[in-house]
Order: sequence, then structure tokens, then C-alpha cells
Amino acid sequence: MSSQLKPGTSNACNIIALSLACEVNDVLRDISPRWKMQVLHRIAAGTNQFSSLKVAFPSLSDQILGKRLAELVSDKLIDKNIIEVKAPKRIHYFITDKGLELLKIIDDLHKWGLKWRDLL
Amino acid sequence: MSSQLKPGTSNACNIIALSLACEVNDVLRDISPRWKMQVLHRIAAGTNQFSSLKVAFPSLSDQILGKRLAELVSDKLIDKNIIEVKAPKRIHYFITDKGLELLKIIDDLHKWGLKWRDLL
DNA sequence: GCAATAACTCACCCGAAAGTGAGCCTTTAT
DNA sequence: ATAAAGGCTCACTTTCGGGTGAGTTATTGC
Repeated sequence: MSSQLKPGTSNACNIIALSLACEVNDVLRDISPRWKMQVLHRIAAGTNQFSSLKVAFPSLSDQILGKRLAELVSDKLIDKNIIEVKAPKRIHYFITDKGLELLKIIDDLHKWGLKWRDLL
Repeated sequence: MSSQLKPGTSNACNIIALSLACEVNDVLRDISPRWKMQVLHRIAAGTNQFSSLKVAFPSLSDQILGKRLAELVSDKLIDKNIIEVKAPKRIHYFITDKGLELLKIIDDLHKWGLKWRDLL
């Protein structure tokens, strides 16, 4: 993922320390940005255009949606087909195998959350 | 989890929108704080005191460790036995069933990360 | 000749999370 | 009488990420 970290800061050092300690942190960082897994889930469900995703998430702004889509693509969780290059552009997004496998685990996480919600 | 959100901000509104859209966001928010799953994993592995956790994670400060432990307890992912009330206090942490089940999923996430790391 | 459409990108702001310095409590050892 | 041990908490500063406003591109319809 594209993270803007000022090198040399204690913050950046700790990120490095975390990664060395355990690779799962990279994964957690990649999946935790707001709306990201939501959008991935939607794309898996067949909502495959920028504009229809906007409709699906009315409180998500264009800018953040664009950012999340770019992240998902660079993470190779989704891929895109360029249908029309000239404006108005048309692009179709679709989930990759990597993304599908991730979604299964996210779904386990979801079930876990429901199971223990308000329990004991 | 204890989150300090100023009500009425667009930020807070979006958190609410996210929660309504899908409960998995709450879970993602709970597991993504830095060091948290790391610490949970360590406790599961038997490192059960504040001071020994400090040794296990040299670049993690007392303050953040304290915060993470408090979060883990309030999430009921760990519990604590108070061995000695008077200073120097002695407290043993241990993982709960809820925490154990979560760790299994985190481990899946870890495996997923390794599998797809540097793969196409 | 103006607006709308689709899919973005840039520059900026602000709140939240991460990190830091210091202090607290009581007992035991020096 | 002072320091260390063990487990924190408070107040403060810095960094990061989410959110917002505006602008871009080229085509089609009014």
C-alpha cells in the first residue's frame, strides 16, 4: 500500500519494528482503512463502476472512493477493465482471486463479531 | 472500544454510517490499533505480565502498552488476575475464549498475507 | 454554449491516533 | 534516605489519515 511516512520519525521506526516483529501488521494496515473492505465486498457482489459505487455508499465522497479503489488495485485485490478511454470514461472493476480469499476471512471476522456481540 | 469522537463532525457521522452499513467495521476498528494483535498473541503464548511484555516489545512504550492492555480487557479479549494489590502490583493477564477465536482468524489473515506476498 | 456525465486528481484542513515526559503508589533492599 | 520494582495515568506534542472544495478530460444532449 502507498503510505506516506516521514523517514526517521519515531512513528516510522515503530512501523518498521512492527513489520519485523510480525508480517500480519502489514495485512492489518492494508485492510483497516475506512470503507475499503466495504467497497471490496460491493465489487465482489457485482457493483462494478465508480458511479454505481457512489450510489451504493452515499456518505462516501468521490475523493475517498477514488483513493480506496486505487489502493485496492495496487494491493491487487481488484483489477479493472477499461471499457472507454475517452471521457466520459467507463471502467469496470472486478475482484481478483486474492481479493476473494481475503473476503472469506473478512467474513469470518464478521461472524466472529456477531457471535460475541453483547455476549457475556 | 472506547473511542473519543467529537459528535456532529463529518468524521463521526461517517463512522455511524459505516456501522449501520456493516458491523464488520467495528471489528476492523477494534483489531487495527498498532501493537494490539501483537500483544494479544504474546499473551496467548504465555507472556502474562506488563513487565515481561515490555521486554518482549522493546520499542513499545509503557504508555501505549497500558492503553492496549486496557482496550483488550474492555474488549474482553483478555482478562486479568490481580495477584498483589499493593505496590509493587502484580497482575497476570490471560486470553479469553473470545480472544482465542479471534487469534485463529488473525492467523488466517497472516497466512493469507504470506501466501500472496510477492506473488504475481 | 452550457450543463451533465464518468472517473478521477490536487491542495488544503482538522481531528484522532500514536508517541513522549513526567509522576504516582507502596514495599523491600542498599 | 534513596532507589528500584511493577503497573499504570495524565498532560502534552507530533504525525497521519479522512474529509472537503475545486478542477480536469472529452463527449453527448438541450
